This record gives sequence, structure tokens and C-alpha cells, in this order.
Amino acid sequence: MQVIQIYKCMCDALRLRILNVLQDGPLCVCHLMEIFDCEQVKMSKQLRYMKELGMVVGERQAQWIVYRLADSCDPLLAENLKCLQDCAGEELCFAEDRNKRAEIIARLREEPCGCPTAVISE
Amino acid sequence: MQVIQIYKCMCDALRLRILNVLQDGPLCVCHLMEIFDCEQVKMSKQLRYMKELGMVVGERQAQWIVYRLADSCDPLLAENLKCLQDCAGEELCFAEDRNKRAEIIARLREEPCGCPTAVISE
DNA sequence: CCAGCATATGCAGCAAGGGGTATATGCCGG
DNA sequence: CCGGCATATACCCCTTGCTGCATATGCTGG
Repeated sequence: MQVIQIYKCMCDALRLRILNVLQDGPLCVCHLMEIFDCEQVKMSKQLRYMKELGMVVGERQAQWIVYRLADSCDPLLAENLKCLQDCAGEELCFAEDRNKRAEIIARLREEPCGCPTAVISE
Repeated sequence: MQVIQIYKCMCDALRLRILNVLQDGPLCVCHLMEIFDCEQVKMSKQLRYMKELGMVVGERQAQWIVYRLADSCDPLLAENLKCLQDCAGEELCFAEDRNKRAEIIARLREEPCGCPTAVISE
């Protein structure tokens, strides 16, 4: 039941925020950790969960693993992600997360660290 | 965090189906049980959970309790419920549930059972 | 082959969710 | 006040999810 999977993925704050930033492009784990100030284990496990639900895919690039939204991104999911921006008044700052992502990408262009995030997000 | 509550409510198949039929109007517990062929305890517990999440409200009418979507039905929820109709291809038959509801309402008009469902859904 | 970085996995503990059985509550009609 | 209907609650058990700690894996550069 695909629909349920989607809601299962979105019913946790961190997962929802992850989906939100991945809208703007792929990210490797280290930068997801940075954006959400999140421990490695925690991030890794949430990503695994989301992968099992079929919402994201991870692709190895050298020592990094780059995550992005699954290709067959359901229109229902896409629609909901679009709506997140309107929830600015709430506790979770989806717009802020996306800004943080943009800052990281900008920084990586200045001082590349080898991680493929910046290249991919061209 | 309102958004998360919404997704928490929708991430279970039965709850999602309940929300779906309540779109068409209030129902008392006995008819919800009939539509989903569901035990009383199970139904009662899911309704309680949904009430705690603020998604539905229950109002006593004589010996029955009539449930409906909460007044402050978030636009995000409304949008998602609308989309359910498009998921007809999937396992869960949202349209079928709504038909079942319509049948019950029709039957109650013929042979009222005292329960307020039919009256309310005028 | 080794050291180091990025990421994943195994295990254990704990909270939340979901199901079932039994029982309680609230309302009604007599 | 009693019996019966509609619904809720308490209690128990099982499964799932989340967290943290420790450790493993996969890749790279030397």
C-alpha cells in the first residue's frame, strides 16, 4: 500500500525535514548531519528506514553515499512536500533548512572537501 | 507540531479509511464498524487516537456517539483526503468505502434504527 | 598492506502503537 | 430500579520504532 508508506515516512519530524531538503537536490550523509545537527547513527538509520519505504535512494560515490528522492516520486508525496513551505508558522522551519542547505552548497564551491554533494547539485 | 499530527493520523490504513468516509459527513461508531467490518474495541481505540490528534470530534447523541472531522480541518489534511480518490488502483478501495457509506445512509432512511447518523447526514 | 574517513550494522533498552478479552460507563425503555 | 444497547476503558501481550554504544564495512591515499 504505497500511500501508507508515504505517510509513514512523513509522520516523523526528522524524516519530513530530510524529504524537504532533498527536494532541492541530492545530499551526502555528512551534510544531512550538518544541516540537522544530527548524530551519524541516527541519520543513517532514518535514511535506511526511508530507503526501505522506497522514498529515497542512496548511491555510493567513492567513500560517500549520496541520497536523493526516489525516481518514482509519487505525485502525492511531491504535492505534500510542496505544501511544507506554507507551514512556516509552525515549529519546524522548513524554509530555514533549505537555506542551510544552500549555504552548505555555496561553501563547498568555495572550499571543496572532496565530497560529491556540490558537484552533483550543479 | 500540527503537520506531524496529520501524517501520524494518516499513516495507518484503517485511520485513513475512516478519515476518508468522514469527509462525506458524520457517522456513529456502529456504522463505522459496519463499513470496515471492524471490531468495536478496535474502532473505539482508533477513534480515540484520532481524537487525541485533534483530527476528529465525537459528540454524544442519546446512546450513540457521532464522529466527524474536526472543525478546524487543516487545508493540508483536506488536500490529502481529496487525493485519496485517485488512489483507486491501490489495494485500499476508498471509493468503495464511500459507496458503502451511501448505502447505509440510504438503508437508514428506509428503516431507521434510532441512530442519528441518517438524520445528521441530511 | 595500513591508517583514516564516511557510512552502515548489531545489539540492547525503552517508548509507542495495535490487538484482544473482559469490564465499566452512559443512556434508554419499561 | 433493572435490563439492554452503544461505546469506552483497563489490562495484557506482541510488534514496531527510536536511541545509543560499539563495531563492522567500504573506500582512499600512502
